[in-house]
Amino acid sequence: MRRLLRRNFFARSVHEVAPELIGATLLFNGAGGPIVEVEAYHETDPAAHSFNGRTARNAVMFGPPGYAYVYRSYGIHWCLNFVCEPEGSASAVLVRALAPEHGLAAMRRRRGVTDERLLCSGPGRLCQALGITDKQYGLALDVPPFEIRARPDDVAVAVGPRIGITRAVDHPWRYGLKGSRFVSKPFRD
DNA sequence: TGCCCGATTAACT
DNA sequence: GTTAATCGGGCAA
Repeated sequence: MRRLLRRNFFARSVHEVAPELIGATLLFNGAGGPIVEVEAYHETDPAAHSFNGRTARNAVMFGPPGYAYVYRSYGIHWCLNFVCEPEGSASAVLVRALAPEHGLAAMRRRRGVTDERLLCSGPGRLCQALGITDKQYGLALDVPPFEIRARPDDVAVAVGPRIGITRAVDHPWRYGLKGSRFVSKPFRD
């Protein structure tokens, strides 16, 4: 069993933490698997929700690292972020996709599909599969029902521009597991 | 208060 | 390839 990621793991730059999350195993109530795609959002980044200052929605981003920032996307979906950086920085990593390995039956039931490639390949799909909603807003990431374990030593990470944003579109702050068929969109490699 | 728009997805053509 | 669904945040008035 790999080492449990504690809060201090997240107390570094998002640009350090994000690539190290590729291959790390995310479980929520026992459901999940290795993370295969994330994006970094820094407070100085116009695409970040924290860019225009603290509000009720993004407040947890302004708190200490190692907590969950969950937000509603397009009025329909939930998206999960890990708050990073020393407290005060208001930066986070968006978890975009994972390889479904644990709790397949529960994830299929919540998603209403059977195809493994459609279970967790996208931030909205991932939250629906794991059962994550705004009820998890602000929860600590190193205690149940969350469980995040360090990646193996030999992970090949792909890098590219982020998806679905309209500002700061050229920053190469999307990270993926090279060759994974569970990413929400292929990397150029 | 009203209006616009988004870190998305699924169901179309 | 395009587009509807759906609603809270943010800002103008």
